[in-house]
Amino acid sequence: METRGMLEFVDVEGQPLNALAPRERILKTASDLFYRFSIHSVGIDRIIAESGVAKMTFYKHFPSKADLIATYLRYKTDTWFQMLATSTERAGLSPLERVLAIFDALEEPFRAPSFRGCPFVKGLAEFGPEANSPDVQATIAAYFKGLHGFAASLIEPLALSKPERAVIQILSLFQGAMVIAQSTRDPAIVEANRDAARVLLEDALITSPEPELR
Amino acid sequence: METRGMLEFVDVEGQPLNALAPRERILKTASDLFYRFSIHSVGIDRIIAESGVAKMTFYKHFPSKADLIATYLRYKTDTWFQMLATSTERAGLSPLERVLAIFDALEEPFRAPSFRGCPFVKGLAEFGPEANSPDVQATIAAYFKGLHGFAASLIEPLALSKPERAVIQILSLFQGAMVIAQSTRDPAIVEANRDAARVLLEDALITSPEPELR
DNA sequence: CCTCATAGACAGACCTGTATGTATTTGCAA
DNA sequence: TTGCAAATACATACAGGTCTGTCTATGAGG
Repeated sequence: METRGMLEFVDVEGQPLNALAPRERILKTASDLFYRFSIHSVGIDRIIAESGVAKMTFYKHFPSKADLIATYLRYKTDTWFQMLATSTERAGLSPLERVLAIFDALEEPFRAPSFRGCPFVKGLAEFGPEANSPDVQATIAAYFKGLHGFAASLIEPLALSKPERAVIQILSLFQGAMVIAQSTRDPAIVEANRDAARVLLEDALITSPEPELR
Repeated sequence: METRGMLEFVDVEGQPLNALAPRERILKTASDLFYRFSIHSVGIDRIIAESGVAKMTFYKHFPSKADLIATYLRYKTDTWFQMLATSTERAGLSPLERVLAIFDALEEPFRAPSFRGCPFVKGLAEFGPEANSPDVQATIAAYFKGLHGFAASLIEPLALSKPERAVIQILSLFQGAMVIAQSTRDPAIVEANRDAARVLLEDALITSPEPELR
């Protein structure tokens, strides 16, 4: 039999997994399994089996499971911020619309049957302050810090009198939408929270120095 | 030596744990460990050791770990809803203030150094749709359903034209506050989101049939 | 030949749940 | 109050499984 052992392996979206290099195959498989089942409940052996890779190959690319977890979270961070950038950097958006565009980015993930909530909230649930995985914890913290900075950079042009306050309110609506979508499976939360954000920002603009930026 | 073996066991708040019945000792210990370290990463042996109980005693009170987890989550549900009831049922609150009072309930938990986020969001992170623990999953779902119903009952007297929309917005601010507080450790999110909720509700009241209820 | 990946056994630690036997507490009766 | 039996809890060993990570040996391709 000349067929290679991995020929039948396929990832969730039906993409051929065997075409990818071993490292990408491992990462994609792990990403899917970690996100679906939680990190602690997915063992190395399962990742190896489903990615069609030998154990030694795995440990050559990822020295430890913690290493793979951190890489998985960095991978999620990258794709997530790319989605946010795509939504907010569309041409012709006013500063206010640019803030509201972060909610548009949620529309597609929420409609996907594979949506299971925010990977970083889930990560924090499994690797909180008392965990003993500095790499993983640092990666999670970096995401939240990055998201805060991103929101702040979108809100800064509005020249609100209390920008930090608006930042955490918008971030609450953003992260809250994920929790609600995860527990209700209803994407209606996107539109509701985008409108809520608009009401909040317009209210804040009234009492701010330069309302013409609206 | 006539001292009992469990005399030195003490729980996190410094309360004597040995005064409690074994079942309560197990539940309190498990509750603390599950919440601090996540559920999957805390084994039965550790709960048994830290609660100063024999293994057979444990399995007499809780037939399985899943049973203990579900009990833990029901325990958290009860205390959580009691806190919400205490805040919202204070005398002299208008219907609008009653809704905003759910944010007051967050103040104390957020200031506690032991705060680690929403136990049910964390639970959902470890026991999502693909998990194989019906009791645990049902308990988590019951919390979210109960919270939704609770918020709806608070908002219903406001007679908004789109009450359901307000409910999920307020719940987003509520759950979002937990995520933000967990990642930033800054209780300022409580006041910010209570004010956000006020702005949203007042805006919704303007376009509703009976604004005098404000 | 040489590099890379595969295949699979293995060690040591940890997991849940069971079994066995001993000690302590409790309830009740005298 | 004292005595005793039943219920409860303790301590510990163990089985069977899973976990991470290492090791050895084999095969395919440039």
